[in-house]
Amino acid sequence: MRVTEPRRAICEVLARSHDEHLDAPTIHARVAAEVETPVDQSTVYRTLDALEEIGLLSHTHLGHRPAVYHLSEEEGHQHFVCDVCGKTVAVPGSAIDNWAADIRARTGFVVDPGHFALSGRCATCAVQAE
Amino acid sequence: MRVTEPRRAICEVLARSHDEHLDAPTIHARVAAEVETPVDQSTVYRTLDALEEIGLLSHTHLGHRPAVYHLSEEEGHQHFVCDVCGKTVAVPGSAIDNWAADIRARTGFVVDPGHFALSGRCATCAVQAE
DNA sequence: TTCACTGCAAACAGTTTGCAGGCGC
DNA sequence: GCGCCTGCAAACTGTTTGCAGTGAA
Repeated sequence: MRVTEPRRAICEVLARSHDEHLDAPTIHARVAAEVETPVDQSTVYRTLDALEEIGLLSHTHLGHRPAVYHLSEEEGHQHFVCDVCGKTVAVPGSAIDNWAADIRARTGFVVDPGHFALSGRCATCAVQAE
Repeated sequence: MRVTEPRRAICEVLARSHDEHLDAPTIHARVAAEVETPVDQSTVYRTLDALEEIGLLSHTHLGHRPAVYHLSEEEGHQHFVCDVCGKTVAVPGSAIDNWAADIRARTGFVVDPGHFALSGRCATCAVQAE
């Protein structure tokens, strides 16, 4: 894998934003804000794909919003997105292990926690709805 | 709510496809195939929205695919989409009630089962991967 | 030198929207 | 006749792709 200027810039943004959840357009914007020579959006997508392929990154789909990327060093976790206010909550993967095992026993389906978020209402919005 | 020709046609398609999971483009295509006066896609979306607002329909997001609509008379269920072959599996909402209650107790988040699918691997593809 | 990587621009899919006209009520 | 509903067309967002040129190895 070649080390190029655009890739270095993208990795720098990712490294600096640690456990923030950044989507591709945001990464593109941040790179543009920090680097003198702008990076094309298609390069951002291709680079993210490449980094994901070598296992450095993984992405999650948060409801209707664009996919977000995070360093894969972090522990797997399941996301919940509030339909009302858009807030996202995460629970560690271990919190759904039992349930995932149950689903597997029942249907054979192996759940990949974290790749897709579930929706619902956060604590605050759930209370307001009642 | 006014009864118009496009709405009648769309409802007819929905009624005939019972528990099939149809997305908006498919509904549009089916209506076009059955009615002499074609219905615009924007009308399809607006009608689906309207039907959803009065509680007749609900929609589910199956991974990367377009949202699918189904009559809301059916019992709530959680969908799983296989990343590999695209197959979808459903479990009744009751199968995740315990888990949803646990999540609520832990985070306050009220999961809306069914609105978003979870991804992973179906029984067949999971076996082949091992 | 070579070819992975890049920018550019255009295409893509699904969905939404503004607008002017038409028809159910 | 009022105004909800419609078709048309264009815009929109996030993402992908074809192509020819460039720079890392």
